[in-house]
Amino acid sequence: MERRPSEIKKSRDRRRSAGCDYGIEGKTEMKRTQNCGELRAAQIGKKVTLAGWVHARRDLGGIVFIELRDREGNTQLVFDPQHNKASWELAQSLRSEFVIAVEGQVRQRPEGTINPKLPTGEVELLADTLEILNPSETPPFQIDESGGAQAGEDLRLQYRYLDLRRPSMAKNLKLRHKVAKTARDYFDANGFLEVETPILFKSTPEGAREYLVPSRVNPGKFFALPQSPQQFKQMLMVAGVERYFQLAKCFRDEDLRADRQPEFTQIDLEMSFIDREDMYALIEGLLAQVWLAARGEKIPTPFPRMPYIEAMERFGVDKPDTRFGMELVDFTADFKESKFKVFRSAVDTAGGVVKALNAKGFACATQGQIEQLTETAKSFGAKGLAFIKVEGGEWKSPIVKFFSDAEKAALTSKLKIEEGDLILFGADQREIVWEVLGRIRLIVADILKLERTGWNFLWVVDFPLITFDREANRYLSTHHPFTAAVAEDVPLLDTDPTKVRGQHYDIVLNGVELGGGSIRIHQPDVQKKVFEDVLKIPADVAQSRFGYMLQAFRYGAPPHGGIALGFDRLLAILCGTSNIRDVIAFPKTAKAVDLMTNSPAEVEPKQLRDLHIKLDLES
RNA sequence: GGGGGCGUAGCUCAAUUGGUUUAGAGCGCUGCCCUGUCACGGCAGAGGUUGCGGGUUCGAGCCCCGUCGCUCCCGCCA
Repeated sequence: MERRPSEIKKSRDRRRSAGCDYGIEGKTEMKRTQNCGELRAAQIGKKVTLAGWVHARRDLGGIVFIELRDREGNTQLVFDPQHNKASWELAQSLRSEFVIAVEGQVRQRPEGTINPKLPTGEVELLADTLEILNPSETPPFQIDESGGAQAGEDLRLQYRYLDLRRPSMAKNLKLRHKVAKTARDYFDANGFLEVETPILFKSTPEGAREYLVPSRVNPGKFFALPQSPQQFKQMLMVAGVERYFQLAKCFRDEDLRADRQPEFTQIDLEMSFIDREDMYALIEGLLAQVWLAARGEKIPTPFPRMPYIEAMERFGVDKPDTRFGMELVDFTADFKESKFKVFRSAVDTAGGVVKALNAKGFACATQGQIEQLTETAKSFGAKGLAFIKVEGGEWKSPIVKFFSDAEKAALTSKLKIEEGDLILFGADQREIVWEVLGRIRLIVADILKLERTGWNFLWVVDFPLITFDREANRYLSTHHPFTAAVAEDVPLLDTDPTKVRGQHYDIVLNGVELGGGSIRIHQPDVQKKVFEDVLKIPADVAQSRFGYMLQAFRYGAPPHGGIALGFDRLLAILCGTSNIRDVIAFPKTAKAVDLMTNSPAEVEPKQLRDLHIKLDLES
């Protein structure tokens, strides 16, 4: 709410009469000697100068306390009329977020007034001189964890420069810097060169939708912002760089999520003359360094590895959260002869499976919760969600009457069924069952508030090189078309391509995909074969899109491989937030809008004319 | 593109089944008082187009339709 003019005048007069000089810009004799987080008992008696923002004002009438905040912490200032009348009078006019500089003497706080909640709480600064460097309007939300953290996110984004003053946000920025620095030092120590790759790149319609940039000097032609520096980093290997890394900005014009922004940062790297084992060791070393620097924790290496198919069979996802059990158990063989038609027909269909998981202690699920789980199951393609509640020594379920004793025995032993358990079933094509039970597992874990602590790093390996895409009715690369096949599977490329495993690896932490990469194809004939014979990209299209790569590979491309880690996601995990926006200084909203600068925005007609662009906003 | 949630004072929220006050509270803000506070305290006060537009009704913050914004999810996206 805006203030009425008379009030504004009044408050200005108040500030003026209190001695705030608006006439001199940035001219001050006072230079800070310390930050607001470092004063301790050892400095008692010392004359220091602090500068910062007024965090809190406690005016007791005779004596005025100001809590001064800067990046490093808070220090209490004392303005005492008996010590210095002029600065005490000026201190009356201080308000939240005024920027001030103060000179004074560090002194021990009197008996009983030590504040153990403040690192600097043993001492205070008795102010001699006060200079108001800049007044502040009343901020739209309070710059602390009780105000800012609870303010609506749109408000925080609009006033991002205030939100970032909050200690918890400042902490995230600092941690981001620290992790970036740690990564750079680590790569430097391991012989990597940081090389910048172009932001103005070529459109590569495979994969994510791209941001396009029109070229003024080439009418009708466009750059695209890179989804990742993939092709450049491979070219750097051909260029003999051998070890490249970059904190690379990437862009994707897709719909946003809590963990997805239109522009984001990857720790991107590529190495020549290596195999998968080298990559695992390198990244394990990196993450160990990062965890040590960011959290002071030692994480055990090497990380466990799990084949893709095992991840899917046991957890229903290719990025399993292994911090808790509730694994999927297969009963396809046990229900081969079942009288229960739903299970029987699933088993009888090619590719059909019956799987179940035991939601331990969830027999108390309400009708509503069961219905909600069923709805979830249906939304992922299941026809329904069969369940058994184990309550009062009884199996309560509409389907249990169809089960034979042998089937019941199999369930009991494999699922370790006990009183109070809830058994949930999936019976369908195995991909559907994986997805449904994989999602249900996570939802139930949330409902039951299962304890999920620790850092479960995991390499997921042996992904299929290509997957059949039902929508497009053709084979697509699981990772990307530059991924090399596992050597022993190469002969299958012609006969049974879906059986071919790629030399692709994902690094997963606590159910979050941190990153992924692969050993690449470096032989031009193999790459051409993948484009044209396996992925069925027409030769002319492959040529125009990737021709330069195929050509480059003909000039002695070294064997190479790489990986990219989601830097923002990594930071979110380290900062303990599920919201990627909390670790990005200036993020965009779910509609890809920057609320602080109000972009994107319209441009001048002349700009469009220069770019040979006509708008058609009707369609 | 689809589905869910939210939108009331500067901020966070309340407001019984659609029906008595002038739409309330806490924080913040303004003024006065207060010399050891640190969530300072006390007294007084200002502050509202209930996101916006339409409709139903004797009567709408509440119901309906549309629209805008924020958010979560699906699709999409490594």
